[in-house]
Amino acid sequence: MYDELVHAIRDLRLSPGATISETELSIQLGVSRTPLREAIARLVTDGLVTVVPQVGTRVAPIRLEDVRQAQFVREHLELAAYALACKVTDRDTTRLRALLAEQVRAHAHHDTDAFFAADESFHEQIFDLAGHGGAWRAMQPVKLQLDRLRRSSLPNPATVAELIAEHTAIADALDAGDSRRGSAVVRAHARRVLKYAPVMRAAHPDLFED
Amino acid sequence: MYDELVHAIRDLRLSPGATISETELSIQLGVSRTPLREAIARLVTDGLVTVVPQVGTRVAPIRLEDVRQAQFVREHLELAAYALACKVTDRDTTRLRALLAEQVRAHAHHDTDAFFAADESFHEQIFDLAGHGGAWRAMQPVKLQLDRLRRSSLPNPATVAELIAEHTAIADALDAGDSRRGSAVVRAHARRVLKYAPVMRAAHPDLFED
DNA sequence: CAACGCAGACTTGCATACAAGTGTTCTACT
DNA sequence: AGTAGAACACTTGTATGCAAGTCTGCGTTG
Repeated sequence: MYDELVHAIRDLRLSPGATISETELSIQLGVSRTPLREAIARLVTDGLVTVVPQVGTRVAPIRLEDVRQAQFVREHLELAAYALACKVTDRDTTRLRALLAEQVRAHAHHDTDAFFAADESFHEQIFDLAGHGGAWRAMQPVKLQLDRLRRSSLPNPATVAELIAEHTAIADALDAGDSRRGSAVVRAHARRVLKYAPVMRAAHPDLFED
Repeated sequence: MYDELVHAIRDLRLSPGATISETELSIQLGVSRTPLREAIARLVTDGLVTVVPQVGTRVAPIRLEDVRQAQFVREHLELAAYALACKVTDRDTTRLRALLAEQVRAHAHHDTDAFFAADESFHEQIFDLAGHGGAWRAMQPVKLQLDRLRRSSLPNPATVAELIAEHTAIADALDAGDSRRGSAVVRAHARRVLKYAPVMRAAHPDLFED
């Protein structure tokens, strides 16, 4: 139920500013307000939803400052995990390669949902290879601030092609044990969102605030 | 209310394994179960509490694997923030120095609570100087996995003295703009918990699991 | 015609009652 | 005496009813 709402917000099916009526939504989902409120409370701590007492509940706008902070966390954890994965001697990158293939397939079929899922798993796999999958999972609430932007950039096929190219370079450098070259790609990869955010804001200023 | 419980768990006033009765606790706090459950739900997502339906709610044990993952996050974010703070040209470290003085004062008065608070603020201030206080705040839920260990090490005066010495070295290197030397101290500082965890486990095996 | 005021419908926050399930303890029977 | 079974007490999960407050829209009045 929480996941349901997170996906809806991440995919912008619930746009920033959209009102969420507890009573109405509880009827739609066929549950009572009590369990629904727990899910909403979690969304509030994630910063994806703002609730003003006695007024209403709304999907939180995208705040560039939050994006900046989340990007900082993501970039440095990803760099650290990647560096560690490069040091591991007995790497098994078959799953990483499989996820890359899945991305290519999804791209060919214009299946953005499948691509996004494979993209996520790809990065998680790097953390797993480093022995820090737990760090990836712990990072999720923070990363949500980035995911609305990342997800909304996927309808552009050229962007997806670039993402795949970068993923490929990352996997290749990892297989080669070339931590230096790979890290540069990982860094640039993680910083894409910083370049994309202003573009997105120019196109849809109503989704942003501050 | 959530903060109340977090502090109680962090300070081990609520030890791992201790049962938390929703009804009983709601009476003690003078509120209903409904708002209390929201706080507990948040503790569950933080991994500080485990709840088995129709059985009971307990304070989660300390799991070394979670400690390892949290330490990874903490170390690399702290290193990144410190490196950035060193690059900033117009550093104002007066607050950092004030927090160091407060730590010395608290140590002299054997006020562990005050020391812990000043310790926390010290590290937060480094993130603030780097312009990433938001990253520090976002890290808090993860860092909770470390705080029970960190807090329990403070009753040892020798440990506190070492912490102050390391903090001083960190502040000195920052003032000198010596990112290289400071980073080494920050790394060692962040890794203390990894050395302390086995010691703590040997002394109080009942607080741990796995 | 404009502006002020009041009423009503809506929101979330909280307390309470009920439902479902588990663990334990006591009793009865072998 | 030991074991099996049933009942009871206690747990969390959910639904519902009430309380408090805010915003909107209509009516009235200056």
